[in-house]
Amino acid sequence: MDMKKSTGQQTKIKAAQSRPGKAKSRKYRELWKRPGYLVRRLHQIHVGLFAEECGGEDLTPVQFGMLTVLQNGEEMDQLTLSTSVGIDRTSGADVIRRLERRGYVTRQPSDHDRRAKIIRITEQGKVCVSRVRPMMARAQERLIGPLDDDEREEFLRLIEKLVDANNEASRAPLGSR
Amino acid sequence: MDMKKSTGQQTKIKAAQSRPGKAKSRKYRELWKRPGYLVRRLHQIHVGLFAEECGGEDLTPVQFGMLTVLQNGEEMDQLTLSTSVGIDRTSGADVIRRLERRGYVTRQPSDHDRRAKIIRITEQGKVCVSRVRPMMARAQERLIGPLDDDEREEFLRLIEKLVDANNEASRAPLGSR
DNA sequence: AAGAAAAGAGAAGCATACTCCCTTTTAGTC
DNA sequence: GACTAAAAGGGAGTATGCTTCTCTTTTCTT
Repeated sequence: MDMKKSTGQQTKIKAAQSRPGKAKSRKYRELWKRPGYLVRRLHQIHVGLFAEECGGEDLTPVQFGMLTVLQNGEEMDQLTLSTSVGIDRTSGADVIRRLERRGYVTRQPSDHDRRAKIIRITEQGKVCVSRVRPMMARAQERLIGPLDDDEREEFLRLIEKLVDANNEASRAPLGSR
Repeated sequence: MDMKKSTGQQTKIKAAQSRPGKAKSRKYRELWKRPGYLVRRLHQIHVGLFAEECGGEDLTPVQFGMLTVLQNGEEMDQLTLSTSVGIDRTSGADVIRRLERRGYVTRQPSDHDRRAKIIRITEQGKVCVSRVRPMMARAQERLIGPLDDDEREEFLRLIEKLVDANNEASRAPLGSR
């Protein structure tokens, strides 16, 4: 993992973005005005902040997300767990494998359905969640820290709207399940 | 690459996000209210939309970003190019290698500085940019499509503010260069 | 009851994006 | 002029996230 120390990197990135404020702005001509670019950068920043706040914990946002889902909602198969944190099953399986390796979850074949692997959080995993939760919260605070209260609320409303609506937009015509 | 067909996946993700609207909302208790989670999902969605719009073009947002930077600003060494699209030099080198493999850029050692590799866009690369630009624009439009004009403007203002400010926040104390 | 469809998982492959460590080269200092 | 610090790049290693193909098991339909 080791995603600490994104600091020096960010510095240089900033320096190179001179944002020339050019004329002739055909809609998305400049990279730094493209919504997609800004979203990618902000995601990058969040991963960096999360790692920074998590110090030596060596836990990523997705890993922590899985653990919190497991702590709220008992046991689950891999697919359910993966989709509930918003990644596909293959990626999810990788993440779960890493969590298992570190003793945070167990992975046992289900009794009723021998295709499924049932994932459960361990004591160690629960301890980890309590330890890391405040760090996660600090990372979130720092991410949206530059906005005042009104702006924060508005930003969250808008981004939630985008995530929800695009989820629909990129849906297969047949509807889900 | 092959990132088309994120469609079926999104479907399932939505289904699993029942958003229980629970009580006891200690600030970032629910995964789907965490700013970081929303940013990650929106980034995911953008990559998906970009791939969808790009059809068989098999070009990613970062690759396209590099090509547009090169088309605007002549030649550059790898580091400058990488930081100007907002990734670190190692990742940048990987991306550049792929672009070179496909004949979109050339990579030659500099005369003045034998450490540096100078990257130039090829004719093929330029053609590719013109071909893909409208697809990119459509992906951007779809990403923020769910918002009306006022919301769009506000969203872009806020996310830009976040990216800029956090760039500072995660900066090494010494300032850049 | 048999066959088709779907669901859960795994493996392989690729792209993005970091880390740390190493080499070469350049530039600056004494 | 020699020494050192910095810059540019490369390689190894890891995590995320996707794709497609394959396998087994379950469930649904006829």
